[in-house]
Amino acid sequence: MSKSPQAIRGTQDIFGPDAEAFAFVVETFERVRRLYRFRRAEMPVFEKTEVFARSIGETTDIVSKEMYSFEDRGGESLTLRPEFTAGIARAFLSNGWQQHAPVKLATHGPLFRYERPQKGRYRQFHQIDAEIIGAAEPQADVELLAMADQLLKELGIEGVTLHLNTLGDGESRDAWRAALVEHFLSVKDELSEDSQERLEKNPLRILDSKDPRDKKHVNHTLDIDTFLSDSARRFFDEVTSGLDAAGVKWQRAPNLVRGLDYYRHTAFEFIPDEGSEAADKLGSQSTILGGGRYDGLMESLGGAPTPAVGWAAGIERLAMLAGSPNRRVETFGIVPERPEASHFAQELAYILRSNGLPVDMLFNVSARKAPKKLYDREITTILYVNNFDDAPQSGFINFKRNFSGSHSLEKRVGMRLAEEFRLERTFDVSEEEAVLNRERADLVLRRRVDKPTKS
RNA sequence: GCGAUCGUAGCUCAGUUGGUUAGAGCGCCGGUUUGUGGUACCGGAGGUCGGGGGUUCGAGACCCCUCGAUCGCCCCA
Repeated sequence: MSKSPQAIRGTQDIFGPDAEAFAFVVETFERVRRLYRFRRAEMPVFEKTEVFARSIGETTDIVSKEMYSFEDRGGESLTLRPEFTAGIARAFLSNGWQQHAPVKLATHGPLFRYERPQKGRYRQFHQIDAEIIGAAEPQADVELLAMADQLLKELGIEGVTLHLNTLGDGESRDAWRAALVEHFLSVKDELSEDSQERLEKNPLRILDSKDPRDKKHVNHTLDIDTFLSDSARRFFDEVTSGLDAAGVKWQRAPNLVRGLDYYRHTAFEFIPDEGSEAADKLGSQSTILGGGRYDGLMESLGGAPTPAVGWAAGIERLAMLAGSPNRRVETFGIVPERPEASHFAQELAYILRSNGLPVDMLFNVSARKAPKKLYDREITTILYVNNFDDAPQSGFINFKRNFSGSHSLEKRVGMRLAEEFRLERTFDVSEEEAVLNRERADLVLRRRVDKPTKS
């Protein structure tokens, strides 16, 4: 144990139910993304460091301390992607995706952040991501949020609410920030140490501080509403009324902010309701899906001004909350009872599988132990397969179904098997043989000739 | 980066105020039995107690360091 290598800190190996839940999230995302006609995009897992440095801004701790950056052999500084947005923006610019604008893009995959691991937070983690690039209209925000909302519903995630705010346009935002700084400076000594520092670095963040000393000084006179320009207000009204029309429930969250400068207008997070089961499962890492409008980003990457809005969500966190897929599919486990029956077993498996039925084939497992193995693998029906030395073309099958709990053995003939699962290719039962061998096996099947032709 | 709790078999854990050859359940392997099967019974393998150092006649238990996990804070693109 001590000698064998360990997985590196903050990474995880996913298997079993967790892996199924993970796959369920991705599959559901893929399905919903098609419903909303978002197009798939794939970007490299690493980029030049400047892609992230320029988009996020050199100043923050993020760039200096929380990215996996390294030099390649050519001496170029590269970084494992810590987020999707910057890479997508870079791809948009370098591939001339303007020609498709406005373009709706969706992607998912691993991301890397050098952070202290905690619940639902890893150094290699995975997100799903959706962006609409080249659309300045509030309807784009609505479209994007409607998709997110439907996704969460289809994942069976309950007790989660869309928290919504606006950061205004550039002008509104600057005025708001100035007013906040002025207000908090006047009570600086009463703020928490962290917030006194935030006053310099990131004053907006004081609004969502958890420290009671800070909360005392946050009130509604500081909401951005009083600083919004007419056009920014109109934009936000369009978003909220659009959400209402689209059936997306939301609530206003005046203290919801974004630290980075490129964010404009809409900012949002889906957060578990207080006291809900979901909140319990997530602990302090509570946001399950978040995003906003980032009209300023393309310019910081040296592109033409391009409006865009997007969101991302952690797959691990979604998987923790998602309901079980609950798809009970008839699943077969085939057990050849002796080596001579293996070809018959292979063919049986082939026929079932080509009819779309899931089949697990067990070899190297004693027939006696098989049920236990199969139970672990969530098999619903076991097919014990055997054949006779004097009639290698024939085989017989014992059919045991829903074996959990009961000890009963259901016996059916091959035609029933075929009917029940509507197989295109069937097993034909020879009456004589069936009778002849009834003592030994309950059904005897002779393989029919209409085997699929192999090309 | 800061704080707290934890780390004993593949898994879940027990291990009394430091005291002989470190235990259980499940799992795994083998055997017997139930004629068709998940059962039961018998047997077996598997641990330098996360790693390193120290205190002690003696350490899985105590101290220090380190690695990792978990939960908060910071950060959150």
